[in-house]
Amino acid sequence: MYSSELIKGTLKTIILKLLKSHGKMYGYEITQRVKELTKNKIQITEGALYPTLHLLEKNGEVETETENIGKRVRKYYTITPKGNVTVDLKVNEFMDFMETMKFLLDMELNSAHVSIK
Amino acid sequence: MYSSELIKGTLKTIILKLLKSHGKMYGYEITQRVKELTKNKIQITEGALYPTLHLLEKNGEVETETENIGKRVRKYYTITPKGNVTVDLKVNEFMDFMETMKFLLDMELNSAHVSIK
DNA sequence: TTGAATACATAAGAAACCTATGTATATTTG
DNA sequence: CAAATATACATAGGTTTCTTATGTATTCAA
Repeated sequence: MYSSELIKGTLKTIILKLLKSHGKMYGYEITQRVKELTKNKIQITEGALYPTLHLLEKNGEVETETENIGKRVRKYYTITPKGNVTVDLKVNEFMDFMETMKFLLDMELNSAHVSIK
Repeated sequence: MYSSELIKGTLKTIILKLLKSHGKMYGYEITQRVKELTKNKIQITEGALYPTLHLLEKNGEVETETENIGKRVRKYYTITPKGNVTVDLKVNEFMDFMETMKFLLDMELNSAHVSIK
């Protein structure tokens, strides 16, 4: 598990990307898939997931359809064309950000330049 | 400039890493160096910087010394041994996180698996 | 039958940042 | 030389984004 501050700001990107590459998914399924894909390193909490999904729906980036599984209602999410535009932008921005951070954090990793005079 | 949510959670890491590889620096200098190194893509605001520096000092991860430049006081920050331990942990964690995110966001980038039947 | 897993949802609070404001000195430019 | 910009610190108030806690309800395994 990563320290929670790291994940901040990536949740929307992760959800939209999953919906883009995997197609129709429901909330609980998203948490399990992320947990599985990241070998338990990222675990999306329900308190973060559902408000985010509702926000994405409100913004027209995902659409929902409900399905009855026995007596239980399951809510499926699908990415919209608008969501597809957003996810590409967000993924590209994050990739760019990673390059920048790698440059910042890789430089002089061993502080070899500190010469002892 | 990246959307502000992305930078969240990386500020301490960036500051400590800079202090480790560059040595003694003062607050304003840190903002300028980061701005320069990232070609304006990351601009640390003063409202984020100073409280973070004060927190790092409180935690014993940096030390300060003041210097008089003309009539103005400049506050220099130096990383401590404890800070050096922290920065290595944080940099490693972020590198690991980037690998995980790259895996999540790279997969099926073009959604080529979505076959039209 | 009871605990764990599945499945949704929201409220309250914490963390980490941004905006705005304040103070003051130093430098550049018209 | 006045005004704008840059340097340099600091803090208060507000926003965003997440975590923790709680609630409801069904399904499945021990």
